[in-house]
Amino acid sequence: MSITIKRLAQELNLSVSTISKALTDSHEISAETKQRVIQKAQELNYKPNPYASSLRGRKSKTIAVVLPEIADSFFSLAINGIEEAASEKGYHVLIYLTHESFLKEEAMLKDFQNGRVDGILISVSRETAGSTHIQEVIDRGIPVVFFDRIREDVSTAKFTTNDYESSYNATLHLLEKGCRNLSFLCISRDLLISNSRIQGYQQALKDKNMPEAETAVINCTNNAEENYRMIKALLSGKQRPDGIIASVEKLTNPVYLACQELQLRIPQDVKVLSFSNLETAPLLNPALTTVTQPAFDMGKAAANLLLKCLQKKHSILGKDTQVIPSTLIVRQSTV
Amino acid sequence: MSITIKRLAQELNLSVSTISKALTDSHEISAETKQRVIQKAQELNYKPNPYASSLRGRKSKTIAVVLPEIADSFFSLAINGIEEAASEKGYHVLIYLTHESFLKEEAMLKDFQNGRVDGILISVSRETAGSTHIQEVIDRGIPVVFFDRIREDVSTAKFTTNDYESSYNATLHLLEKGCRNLSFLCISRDLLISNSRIQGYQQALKDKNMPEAETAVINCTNNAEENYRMIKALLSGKQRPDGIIASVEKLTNPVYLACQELQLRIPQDVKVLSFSNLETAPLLNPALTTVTQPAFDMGKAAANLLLKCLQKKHSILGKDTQVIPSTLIVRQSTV
DNA sequence: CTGAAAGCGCTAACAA
DNA sequence: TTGTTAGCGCTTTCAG
Repeated sequence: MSITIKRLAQELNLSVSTISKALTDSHEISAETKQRVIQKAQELNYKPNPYASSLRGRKSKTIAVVLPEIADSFFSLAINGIEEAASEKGYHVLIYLTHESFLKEEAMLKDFQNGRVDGILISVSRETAGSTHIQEVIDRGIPVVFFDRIREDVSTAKFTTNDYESSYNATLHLLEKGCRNLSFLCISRDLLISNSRIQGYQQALKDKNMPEAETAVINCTNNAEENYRMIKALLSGKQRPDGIIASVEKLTNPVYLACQELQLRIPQDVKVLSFSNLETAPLLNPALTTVTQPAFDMGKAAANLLLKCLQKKHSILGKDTQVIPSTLIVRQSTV
Repeated sequence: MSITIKRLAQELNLSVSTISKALTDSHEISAETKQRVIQKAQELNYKPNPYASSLRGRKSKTIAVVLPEIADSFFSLAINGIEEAASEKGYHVLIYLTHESFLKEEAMLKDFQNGRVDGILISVSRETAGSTHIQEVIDRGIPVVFFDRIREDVSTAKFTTNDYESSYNATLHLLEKGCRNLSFLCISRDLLISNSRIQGYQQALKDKNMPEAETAVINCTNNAEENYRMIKALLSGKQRPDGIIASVEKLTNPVYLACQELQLRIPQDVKVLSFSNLETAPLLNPALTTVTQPAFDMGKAAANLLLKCLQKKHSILGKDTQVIPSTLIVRQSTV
C-alpha cells in the first residue's frame, strides 16, 4: 500500500491538513513543523497521488500533443522541443497520433473534453477540413495552441513558418537554375500550410511569367506505394518536369527512388527540392536542397506559450499567429 | 462546469450509483434504464472524469514511455508501434526523454512511484549503470518492460534484437569484402546492447584470426561535435581504418561528413556500415549498408505485452527476453 | 432492479 | 499555528 498524507499525519500526530500545507510550503505552518513533515515524508518515501490532487484542483499538469505521425523529422524534432519545455515546468506530455485520420483526431479531441489534459498542442491531420471538434474543446475552457499545421478558422494562438514565402523563394531558386517545367507535390488542399506552399509556388511562376502546366500541382495520397507510382508516372510522362518541389519530407524518398529507377540524373535531368528536416539531406546522392523548418523551436515556443497560459490564473491565450522562418539550404540536387 | 454523474442523476431522477452502473453496462440494471441513461449522457455530452475513476479504481489507463531521445529513426518508429498498441486498447501514452542523462531517468522513475502510470516501457540512457531506480518502481507493483536498451540485472520482460549476432554478421560481411583494419564506434560500455555489439564484432575478428587494432573500439560521447572531431582524427590517422561500423544511427552523419571532408571515398577507401533505421539509407551517397532493427515491431510487441499484463487481474509479467531479429541490408557503402 | 453511503487521496475553507 | 470538515467525481459494497 502506498503512503498517504493520512499515514504521515498518524505518524507525526498531526492533522492531514497540516501535512498538506506543510508539503506545499504554506506560510501558515511553522518552520519546525514543516521540517518534521518533510523529514518524515522522505523517510517513508511519500509520493503525492497526482490524481487525487487533479481531481481536487481540477488541473492535471498534463498536456496533449496531437500529431499526424512521428516518422518524420519535423515532428520528431518538434516533440523534443515540446518535451523540453514541458519537463522544465513540471508538466507531463501525452502523445497522440492521428495517422492523418480526421476521425481519429476528432475522437481524441472529444476525449479531451473530460479534463484529462489542461491544454493541447495540435498539428491537424491532412484530412481535417473543419474545426468544430477543436472549437468545442476550447469552449470547454481547454486552451489549444496550433503548430505547423494550423487552422485559420479557429481563433487561438498559432505557431507556423513562412510557408508561402519559403515556397515562393524555393520556386524562384529553381527557375533561376533554369527549370522551365516544374511540378509541385502536395499532400492536401485542406491544409493551410499545403495551400500556402502551393500559392507561393504559383505566385512565383506568375511573377516570372511562367505558364503553369496542367500537371503542375500533384495531389499525393497517404499511401506510400501509390505516391511512388504517381511520381514514377509523372517522371516517365512526355511532359516530364525538369524540377520537382516536394512539399513534405516523406515525398523525398519516392522522388529519389523513381529517378534512380528511371535513370534520371539529379540535378541534370530533374532538379529536386524538398521541405524537409532530414539530417541526412547533405549526405544524399546528390545532396538535397531543402527548405528546413524550425521544428524544435516551433515545438518549444508553442509549448512555452501554452504552459505560460496554463500557469496563469486567467488563461487567456493570444490569438496571434507567430511565424518562425524556414531556411532554404541549397545543395547539389538543384545546382 | 462539466457534466457529472450527479447531474445526470438529477436530470433522470435516478441515483448516482444507478447511473454509474448503467454507464458501465452492469448486468444489474434494466435494459430500459440503461437506454435512458446513455441517451441522456449523449444529449448532455457527458464525459467521465478520468481522474476521479483513477483515484477510485487506482489505475490510470496510462503508460509511460521512457526514451533517451527521439531524434533517431529507431525510437520514432518504436513510438509509433507503442502508440498504436496503446490506442487500440484505450490506453494513453506519456512520453519522457532522458536525453541520455541518468539523473533525469532516475527522477522520472521516482516520480512514477506515485501512481501516475500503470506501467512503464523503458529504453535506458547511455549513462545508466545500475537499476535500483527501476527495481524500486517494480517493487511498488508497477510493471516495467524493457525494449532495445535493456538491463539484464532486472528480472522482468524484455524485448531486444539479436545485437551480438547481427554485429557478428556485419563484421564478417566487412571482412569478406576485404577489410583488414576495422573500427567500431560505440556509445557506452554500460549499455548491454552496445556491449553485445562490441562482442559480436570482436568475436568475428577472432574467429577470422584478425588482430584487433588498439584503436578498434572507439567510445563516442553524447556531444556531436566532439564525435565528429574524434572520427575525423580517426580517419586522418596513420592507421586509418578501411572499414567502420557505427553502432548507432546518429554516428552515420559524422562518418560520412568526415569522409567527404577528408576526400575519402566510400567504399573504396573506407567501407561504412551502420546500425540504423534511416529511411534514406538507400539514397545516401553512397547508399548505406545497414543493420536494420525491427523498431516498430519491438515497440508494438513490448507495449502489447505490458498492456496485456495490465489488463489482467494478476499482473504477472514474464521474465523472458524476446529477441526480434535485425536485418543486414547490404548496399554500396560496403561493396 | 435501484438507492444510500462510504471512501479513493488530497486541498482549502472555516474554526479553534 | 494547527485541526475539522466538506467535498472533487466516481465506483462499489450493502440494503432495500
